[in-house]
Amino acid sequence: MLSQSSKYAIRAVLYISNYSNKKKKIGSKKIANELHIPAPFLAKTLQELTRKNIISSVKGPHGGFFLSPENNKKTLFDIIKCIDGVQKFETCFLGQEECNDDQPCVVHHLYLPFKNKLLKKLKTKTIVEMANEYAKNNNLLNIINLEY
Amino acid sequence: MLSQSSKYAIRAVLYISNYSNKKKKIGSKKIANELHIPAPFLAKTLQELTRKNIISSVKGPHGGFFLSPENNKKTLFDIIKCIDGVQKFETCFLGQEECNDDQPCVVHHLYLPFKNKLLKKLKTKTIVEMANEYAKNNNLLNIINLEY
DNA sequence: TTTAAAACATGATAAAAGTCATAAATAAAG
DNA sequence: CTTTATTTATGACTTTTATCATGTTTTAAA
Repeated sequence: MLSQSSKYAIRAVLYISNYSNKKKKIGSKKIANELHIPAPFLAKTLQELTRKNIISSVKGPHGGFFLSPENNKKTLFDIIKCIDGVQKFETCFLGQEECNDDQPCVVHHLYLPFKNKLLKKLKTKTIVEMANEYAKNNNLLNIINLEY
Repeated sequence: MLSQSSKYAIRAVLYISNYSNKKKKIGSKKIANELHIPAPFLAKTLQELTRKNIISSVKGPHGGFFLSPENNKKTLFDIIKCIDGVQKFETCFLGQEECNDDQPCVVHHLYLPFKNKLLKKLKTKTIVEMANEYAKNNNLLNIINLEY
């Protein structure tokens, strides 16, 4: 479904949201270690996100990645769109050219509701909301991202 | 989610189930044309399925692929298992190492029910049942596969 | 001026997807 | 029978894409 890059990116961004802010940035190597992601690969991915203003970075000593208030308002869908593009959500689960309510594939009626719910969540929940949900679910003490 | 090979295979097998039987076999090129699948690639995939007794084939003039009664009792999950393996159904949607009800990723509660329903259908419905469902949904005149 | 960190460019590796050539089998025609 | 045409079977090969690695450059703070 999602590419490795997208998965890495999503997990990394949620991590950044929970563990850093403008005063306390976090390096890509640290993130890679914590999340068991190949460091160079993650670095590259985070650069793409930075270029598209989905996350923020500062170079130099004590530099690193963090999320600005605008960044925190982005969604996981923005991340996926940036890295994988959007097409994979538009295709049939079994690869049929036509697959809709009139000409459904055999799993269409299972897949469509899931996809819709998924897309709704990915598109409407902000990164900070998602990060909070993750922190709550996993009993993390997420830092307050609102201090700048 | 599924590889191209698996998608091709599933669609091809359902096609074979609907359009051929032991007396009226169907060639891989024909299937490839009808389903807009690269012919050599599909041929290769169908051979894998033949080797694992998921479909049947006869060489020579008027040869081709068909489904024996035993073949028709297989499931789409058997096809996927044969081609992609089974691991992709066991991993977190976002690639987290641990993802369960206690430590869920942010889409776990959306993904799990879908996956369970999907697996149930893929594992319990036979190929012939799936083919009939497809034919019914798409208003096809599927041939009766029970004449041998 | 030193140093730590991102940014950038490029290359390596691996896996997936697709192609091609040839062999083997078999039914039907002569 | 023998030949021929048709069709699957097999393996080598190419292309593309995804993933991972390395080295160099730039930037900013101490």
